[in-house]
Amino acid sequence: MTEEPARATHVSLAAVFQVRAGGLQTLLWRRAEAPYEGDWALPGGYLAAYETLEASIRRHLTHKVDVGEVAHLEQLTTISEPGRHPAEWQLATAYLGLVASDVDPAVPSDTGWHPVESLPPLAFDHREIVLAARERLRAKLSYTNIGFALAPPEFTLSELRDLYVAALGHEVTATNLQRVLVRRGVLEPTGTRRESGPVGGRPPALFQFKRPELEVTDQFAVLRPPEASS
Amino acid sequence: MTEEPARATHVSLAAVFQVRAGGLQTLLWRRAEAPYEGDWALPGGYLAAYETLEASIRRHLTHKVDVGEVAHLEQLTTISEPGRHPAEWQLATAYLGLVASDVDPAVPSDTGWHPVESLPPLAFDHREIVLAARERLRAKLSYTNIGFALAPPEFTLSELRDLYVAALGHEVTATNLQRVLVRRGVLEPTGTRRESGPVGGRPPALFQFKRPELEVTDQFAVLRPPEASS
DNA sequence: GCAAAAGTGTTGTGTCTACACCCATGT
DNA sequence: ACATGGGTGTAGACACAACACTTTTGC
Repeated sequence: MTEEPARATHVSLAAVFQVRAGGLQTLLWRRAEAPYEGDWALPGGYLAAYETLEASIRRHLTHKVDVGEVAHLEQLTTISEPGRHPAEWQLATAYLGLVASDVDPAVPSDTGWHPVESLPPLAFDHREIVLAARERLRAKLSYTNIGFALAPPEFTLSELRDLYVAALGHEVTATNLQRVLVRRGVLEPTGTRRESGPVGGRPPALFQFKRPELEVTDQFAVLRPPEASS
Repeated sequence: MTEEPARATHVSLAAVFQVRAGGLQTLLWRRAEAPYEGDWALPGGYLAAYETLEASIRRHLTHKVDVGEVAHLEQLTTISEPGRHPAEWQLATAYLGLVASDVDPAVPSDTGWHPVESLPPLAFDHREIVLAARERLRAKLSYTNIGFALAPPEFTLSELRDLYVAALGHEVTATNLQRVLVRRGVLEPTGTRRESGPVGGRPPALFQFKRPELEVTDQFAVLRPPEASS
């Protein structure tokens, strides 16, 4: 086996989500060149020599948003269908990125946020990637503390509920959300309250996530190991 | 941007698991060349031009086991640390493969099964891959029907329990395993029974998995959508 | 009859949803 | 007072683990 192995080009891509205007939105930029000229596409680009995939996607995201704003980044999958790029043999590794709802990063003029519910036509297989990323987010909201990456440092339970509603796409009650997340030790009250709004109402307590790193909080759905009886 | 993008080599690798001799084992082959000459390594190899990653790993596995024996194959992750191969810039996409316990595929002389509990020193980052693959399997045993890929077409509940015990690494009772899997509609009785063994005992009923494709069976651990009340 | 293996009945526990009710504020 | 939004109390549903008990076989 002394022959040279084949070498594809490799790009990193990210579906970066933020809850804006009550809905889950993703960052897209408008392609200026063929193929798919004029279509919207996910941020990303070629992997540089001896660069890590995660470093690559962070570098490319820098051109679209301040990377410091990305509160969570995780690899989704690598796609290799040879027909996915019409002109070259290219692999793509897709990431899921999350931006907290309290920041509004400056983005270039060719770049903007789009609701995942009503995506424009996307270049390549980017639509599938966005939808797969949303599924990953929805699943992880159920069994991890990943909500920390969507939320500001402090928030009321109503605000957190609105983030969950936007991401999950169905109703969530603040009452039960609180109980689940506090019971699991994911959320804790800061001890302070916010002032009432102009129309009155009881001043809400402020909460924060205990740990701003991804943690699995509901590990064994079933088939748990037996109780340590002695 | 008319300059040529960098091109790494790319390999596909698989941690192929089978329950053998009461334990979870993985398929390894002994490297004949540097680097890591003489160490054990995961099956896999270079991606060919215009080849899909999944096609690539299936092709490479053909040299080690009959691919028809691999009941389930799923992508785990793509690793890109530039130092992972001492001599070249190489990316690797790792897969998890499962082989049912009733087959004993012929393997070449440089290849063999090794208990995951006591792995020999492995080449590259292959040890981490094997352990990550086992974690994926353990998690999916809890919330999907992935057991179908470890089990023969028909089996008794004791036999299935032994497979779960080997994969999960902790005790499982046949009683509760049956109730969980039947309640979820994953398992069904075939209606036939096996004969008693030489030492007696009630003849066990035979069961089968309803669907031999991966299915999520415990989708919403929590934060379920509200009941459709009308 | 007795040991062995399989299978069922039953109880208790923990986690969740749903919903009624109470609390604190502005006007 | 009363509207508004926040928060608590509580009951019921459900899925699960644990374990006692029964069934069916070989010897």
